[in-house]
Amino acid sequence: MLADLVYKTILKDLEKRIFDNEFPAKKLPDERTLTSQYGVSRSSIKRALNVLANEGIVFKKRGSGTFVNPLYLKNRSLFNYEGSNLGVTDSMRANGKRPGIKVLDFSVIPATKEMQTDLFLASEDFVYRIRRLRLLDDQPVMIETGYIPIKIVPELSRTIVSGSIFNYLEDKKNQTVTKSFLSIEAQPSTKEDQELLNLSSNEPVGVMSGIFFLDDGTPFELSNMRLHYKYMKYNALVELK
Amino acid sequence: MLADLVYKTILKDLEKRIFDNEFPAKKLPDERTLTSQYGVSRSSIKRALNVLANEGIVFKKRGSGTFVNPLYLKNRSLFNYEGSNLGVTDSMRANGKRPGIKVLDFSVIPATKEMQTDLFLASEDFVYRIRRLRLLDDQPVMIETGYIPIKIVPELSRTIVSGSIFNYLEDKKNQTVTKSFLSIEAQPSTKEDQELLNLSSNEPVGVMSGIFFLDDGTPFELSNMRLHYKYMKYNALVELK
DNA sequence: TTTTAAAATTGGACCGTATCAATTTTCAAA
DNA sequence: TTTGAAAATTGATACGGTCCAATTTTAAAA
Repeated sequence: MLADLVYKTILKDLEKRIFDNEFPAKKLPDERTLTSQYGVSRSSIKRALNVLANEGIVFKKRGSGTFVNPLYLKNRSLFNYEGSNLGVTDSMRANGKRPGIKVLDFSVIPATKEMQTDLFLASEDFVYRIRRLRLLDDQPVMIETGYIPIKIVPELSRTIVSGSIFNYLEDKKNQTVTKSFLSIEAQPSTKEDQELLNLSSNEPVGVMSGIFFLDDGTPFELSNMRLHYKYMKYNALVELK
Repeated sequence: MLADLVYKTILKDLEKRIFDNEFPAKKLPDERTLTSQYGVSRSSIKRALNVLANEGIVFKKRGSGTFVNPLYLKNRSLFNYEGSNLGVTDSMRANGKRPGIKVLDFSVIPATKEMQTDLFLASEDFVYRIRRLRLLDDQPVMIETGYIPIKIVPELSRTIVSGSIFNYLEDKKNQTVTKSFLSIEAQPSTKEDQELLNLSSNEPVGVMSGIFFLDDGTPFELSNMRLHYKYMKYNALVELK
């Protein structure tokens, strides 16, 4: 796919070598040696090593070298966190359960001031308002309200919206949603939450709201997801700089 | 502190300019212009912009420019681990409120099976059990239960634990906690949550649990944090690979 | 006016170099 | 043998350059 980038090639090769236990002393060759071994610039080596370090696979010590994180080999599952694709059809299917979608609302409205700034729209632009209930094995798990600019997908229909919009984009329009900026919090459930998600009054919802971006950086969807609390689990590897 | 680095200086300046709304059109100057304006190399500009992009503060579109993420301004959170925060104590202080700690329990127990795998311990190892109530301006906001291997900090005391453990490590032992693996979810509040955090029965807690690592990759603490729901807002830039 | 193709703009990848800072190694002096 | 300063090692920061790719702008053609 995109593996023709120099630093990615080296990244993958180093990763493989680490798992093949090619560095039993837990110490990688120094950067200058790697530079000449791979025949690339030191910047590319550093870039690859930085990715590995950020993923917790190696750690670096100035003056002494780059080392394999012993924990990574022994307890690899710990580091195999899912960057959390909650809210995407695919990640639900990955869970082994059968996903379902019930469209609660599909309409077109003028973009509010807030949407104009968040989605980079002009004042005369319109957006779809898409409200869906998501199910897993017929169990309701999430109320999703999304706003998508008409001009990005003018042909959107209720039928398309009954499935995965992201998959539609990828299959039919060759555009990919690769990034999102999400804000995650907990809230008491509202009456509507309780009815739609089968919650009792003391049970909360997890709220994930934010923007989904296309791979070219265009803000694509403004989304608000209210999840049954048992179905929200967000994993993250966090840097505490 | 470390702000004498070129890219960090620019990073902070750009951050300030963004929050001062110096780019009302949400578009930053292009990289080459920034390069000549700041009188530094384009690499340094790129590095600063990349940090901003990774934090979700800006996003970039090749061919068109670099833009401010409008949502970031609205969603700056209390427990924001991104950016330049150290531990929980520091990230609270960063918000302008006065942090407080009340120690609920400080004891030593044998490591459970789970702790043994997560903290990389042997079956005969012991851990501190540290239970603390965290306050902001005297308001209780979080119940924190942490488990730390004795052998890492044999001299830990109730006094030390009344302050920031991470700061103690950094000041006195020259060790830094740089990473954590966190799992974030929502739960109904328990009786104890309600009493300690002043919650009513329908109000939930946000739960953040996981492992904190030292900079050399050693797992340092197994932690469980139950937050008053109003104080938990977690921002994340998510890559949907 | 609309369409289309060329040009300019703008971020991305990569290279090679110089200098600095933390750590380890070496080796002479005590 | 032990100590301690100098040297070597090794990652970090920064510079400035080349070429490329996606997008927008410009301007000519229809």
